[in-house]
Amino acid sequence: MYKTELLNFPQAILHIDGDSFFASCEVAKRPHLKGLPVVTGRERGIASAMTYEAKRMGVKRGMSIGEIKKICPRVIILPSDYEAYSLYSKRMYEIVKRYTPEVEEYSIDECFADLTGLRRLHKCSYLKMTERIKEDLQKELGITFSLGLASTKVLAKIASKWDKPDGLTTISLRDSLKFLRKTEIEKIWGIGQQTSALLRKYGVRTAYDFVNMREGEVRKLLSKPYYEIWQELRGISVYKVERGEKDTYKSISKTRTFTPPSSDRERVFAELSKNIENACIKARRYNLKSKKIFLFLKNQEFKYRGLEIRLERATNTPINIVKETKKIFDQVFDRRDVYRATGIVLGNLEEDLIVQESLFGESGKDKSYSRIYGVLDKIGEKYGKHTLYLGSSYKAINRKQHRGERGERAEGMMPHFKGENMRKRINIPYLGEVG
DNA sequence: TCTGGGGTCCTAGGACCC
DNA sequence: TCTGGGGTCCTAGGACCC
Repeated sequence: MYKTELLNFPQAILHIDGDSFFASCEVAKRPHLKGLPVVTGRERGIASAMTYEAKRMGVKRGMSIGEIKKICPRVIILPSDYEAYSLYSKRMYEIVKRYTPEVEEYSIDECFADLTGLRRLHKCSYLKMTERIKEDLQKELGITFSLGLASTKVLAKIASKWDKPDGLTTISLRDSLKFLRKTEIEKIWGIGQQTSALLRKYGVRTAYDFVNMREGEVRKLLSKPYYEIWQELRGISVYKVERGEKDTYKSISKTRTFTPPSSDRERVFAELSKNIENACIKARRYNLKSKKIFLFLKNQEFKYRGLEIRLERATNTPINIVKETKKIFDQVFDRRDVYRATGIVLGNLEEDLIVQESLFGESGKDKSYSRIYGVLDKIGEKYGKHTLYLGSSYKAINRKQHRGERGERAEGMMPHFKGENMRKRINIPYLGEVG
């Protein structure tokens, strides 16, 4: 067994995890749903999150609406409302930031906070601080959270998972072994199936076994991230809490599965075109552009076929990308195949300097495109995405309307229109030519 | 057990140069 | 021309996360 001379909390790292977050947000939005089995994910026809009441009835992630209704007739199935969830998420961060500026916004329903050195300021112990944060979150958001307090991020993750929902678990170094013994190797944050399988071959089944491996063994058998996890489990903090909000990306991707699967070339191309438009909308929002674009089709057997496009100049204008895509589409598309999804990844993102008015190096065409898209984005914000779209996306966007899937969008997305008017889509002919 | 849609980081290996 | 050594950069692919 390893020995440690470290004190109880050389660092106080807190991990906070929202319980069934999406479903909890829905209940917080509409308190009369409290105590009922609520499931989100209606727009995709499968459960994405569910309240504990639904879980108790046997509802699981990925279950179809039909199945859910069978085992839980009283269930309330709602479409996902990501805008609401990210609002709750922001409020969660804000509450935690009242205690420490060192907050890492890890995901929509999770964050880390570094409380180290704040006992004097708050005149209380780390545990007390954690209890207060938990209380504030619940009181102000109407959602329960599970919190884990430990001296490293990996241990804090184990702690927050320990008692769910509505839990608070502390793992001090003194009694960490007790927790590690009961933690299976695949439950450790950062250790997945592949690595677990490998470790099990060497007789390592729990976090306790792992932590007792010799340093040399770990380094020989595994790569750097796992050596870091090994240290974290031993209470040596190597992963810092990265404060600040996410304001940029290294890549942006958009994928969509469509039903029914299709061999219609035009239709599949339209799906891809729609994904290109969506990815570009996001790229423009974050002021990014790409010159390395990867696109792919996924067939019924879940096989991917993809190609990379390299542009001379980086772009976030779908017209440019769609044009290039047209040229190479038949290299990936096979008439005999049946496709279920398309996707695009914008890689090697760089900052788009257009906003700063430094337009040198841009052709006149690019300049006018970016002006057009500046306007288009404003229209999109006001009236909803795809109020205006490329002709090449027509077959992907238009069919939705006929099948009545609209109207399930988040409330507030299209504030100024009601009824049929907002369903009308305007196709711009001169943009449409590209498609 | 894979349902689906976003992401990130690391490593090995090749190209190229001295 | 061969042998050997060393460094950098880029890319593809793997693994993992929510």
